[in-house]
Amino acid sequence: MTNSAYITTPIYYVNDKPHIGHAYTTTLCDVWARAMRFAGRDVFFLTGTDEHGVKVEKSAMARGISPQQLADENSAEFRRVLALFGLSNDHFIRTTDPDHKRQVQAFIKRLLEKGHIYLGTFEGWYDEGQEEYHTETRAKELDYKSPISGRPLTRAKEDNYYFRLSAFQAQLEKLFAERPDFVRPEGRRNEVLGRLRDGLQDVPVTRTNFTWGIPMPDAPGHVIYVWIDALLNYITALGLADEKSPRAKYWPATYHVVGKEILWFHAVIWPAMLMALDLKLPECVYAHSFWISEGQKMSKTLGNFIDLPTIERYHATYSLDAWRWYMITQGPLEATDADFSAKHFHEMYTAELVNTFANCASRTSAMIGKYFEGALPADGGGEVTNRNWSAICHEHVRQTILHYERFELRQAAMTALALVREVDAFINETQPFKLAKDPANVQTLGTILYRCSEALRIASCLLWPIMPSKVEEFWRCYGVTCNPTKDRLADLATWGHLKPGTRIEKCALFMRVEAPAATPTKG
RNA sequence: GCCGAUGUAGCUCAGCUGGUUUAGAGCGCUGGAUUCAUAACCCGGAGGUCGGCGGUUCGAGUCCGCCCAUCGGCACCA
Repeated sequence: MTNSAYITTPIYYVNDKPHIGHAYTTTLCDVWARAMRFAGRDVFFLTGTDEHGVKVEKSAMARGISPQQLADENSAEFRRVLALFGLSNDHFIRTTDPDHKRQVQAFIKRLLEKGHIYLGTFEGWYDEGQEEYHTETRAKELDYKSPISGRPLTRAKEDNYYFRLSAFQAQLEKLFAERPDFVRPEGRRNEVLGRLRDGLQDVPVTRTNFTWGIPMPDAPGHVIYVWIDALLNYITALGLADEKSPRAKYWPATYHVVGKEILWFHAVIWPAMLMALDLKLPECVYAHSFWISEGQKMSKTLGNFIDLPTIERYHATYSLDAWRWYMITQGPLEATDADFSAKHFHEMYTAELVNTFANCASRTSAMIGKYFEGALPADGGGEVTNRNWSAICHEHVRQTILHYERFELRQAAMTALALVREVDAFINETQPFKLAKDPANVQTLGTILYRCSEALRIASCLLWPIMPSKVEEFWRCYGVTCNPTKDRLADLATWGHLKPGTRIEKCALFMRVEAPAATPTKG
């Protein structure tokens, strides 16, 4: 494994309003990026906006502004919103960046020269009002009439450039056979394999029915199709079209994290393009599923997306880190959708964050305050209930880091939290609050509380990628000096870093919140 | 329609290649114990014909078939 690592979100379409989907994908990547930096890897975390295409052109026209103006506004809105989620992306790419456009043209030229792109003719059923084509089956369904205007579809023809996707059938099959982890989770991989078996058709790479896009080199009237433009962002951001780029070392991507709806582009078209360009393939395309809301599918037509104001209410009530915790531990990372429910959110918040992490930090710090006047006691050595803390921590650290690496973020969270539960169990077994009644026990009492604090400190390091601000608050209470951008998790997570005598303050991380009303989301 | 799943306690799910038991975990609910802690931690309890039917087998949530139900992919959407 190389030391550099590269993780990407899809670039977000500026014609959309930011919602839970954008927040979720980006948060997943953020947690992984933070964990890997903390683990000592040189991480490049990329997100951005996709700004071309007919939809943007139309929306802009409807508002009487230029497409560029619309893109500028909405891209800025995405940047503003993403900042609300405490994200640590290293770069924000825009497909309207001159540097991106220049490189896209260079890559397309390369593909043309190598014969992977050719000029062909497209003929199909055209809806003149909507300026779009329908497939043969769709046209038949529509009875060859426009679904909007009701006017008959016309038979139309246009010259388009095509990418010879069909030529990569065998290579793609080989890729999927040799690298079972190329597409994850497994259920998604099977879907792609199924479609792959049906055979591949060449895909258009240019359009002539709109102008808001990157011009096809030497082909007036042709604009590069938004999908091709968008996919290339992953390598233009690294400057891969240029001879020497300082970021080139990050390629290939460790993870392209995408929503399941755009898996095909990333799992098939994108690798084929990279093969055609003689570039290395990403290690993994990870396709998560969707959030549904209170048992109901979210859709544009229903307009019931968990939108920004809703998300902001959760931040205000429970804190940003609690939101991140819910995203990571309850989100649709596997092949099935996950339900976002106010009740469930509240229950998990209370059970895991208030009653477990915060409570354990609170009771430990309280006892140190009460019995040792807030100064961390020393470990007096010796066995207490036969519990080998150093080994227990080592094992939890090892497993948590492994889970983070593999993008098993929920398991990483659960393993880290399990260490906190170990501390609770230890307190219940040893009952320091009873030992405290007899001054003769002071050394054992100190030993117990030192070990609780130290194990909590290690657990907190493991939790940091998910809940950075709350963990930093914990560190302030427990006198921990830690810099996750410089320090190595594996070093910090070894036993015995806390110094006896350190001031420990009473720690209250997650406040108890009143249960939400029965129907909470609309507001 | 075509392909693919899934169906186990109120909820979310573990149960790998069939034979450790009276089928488990977390959350929720409920009884108790306790007080270091944010009425938290701890112990106990209730509750499931493991979707239905049939088959293979000495023996099946665990394999096979059929049926029912739910969901996903095949068109834009994180």
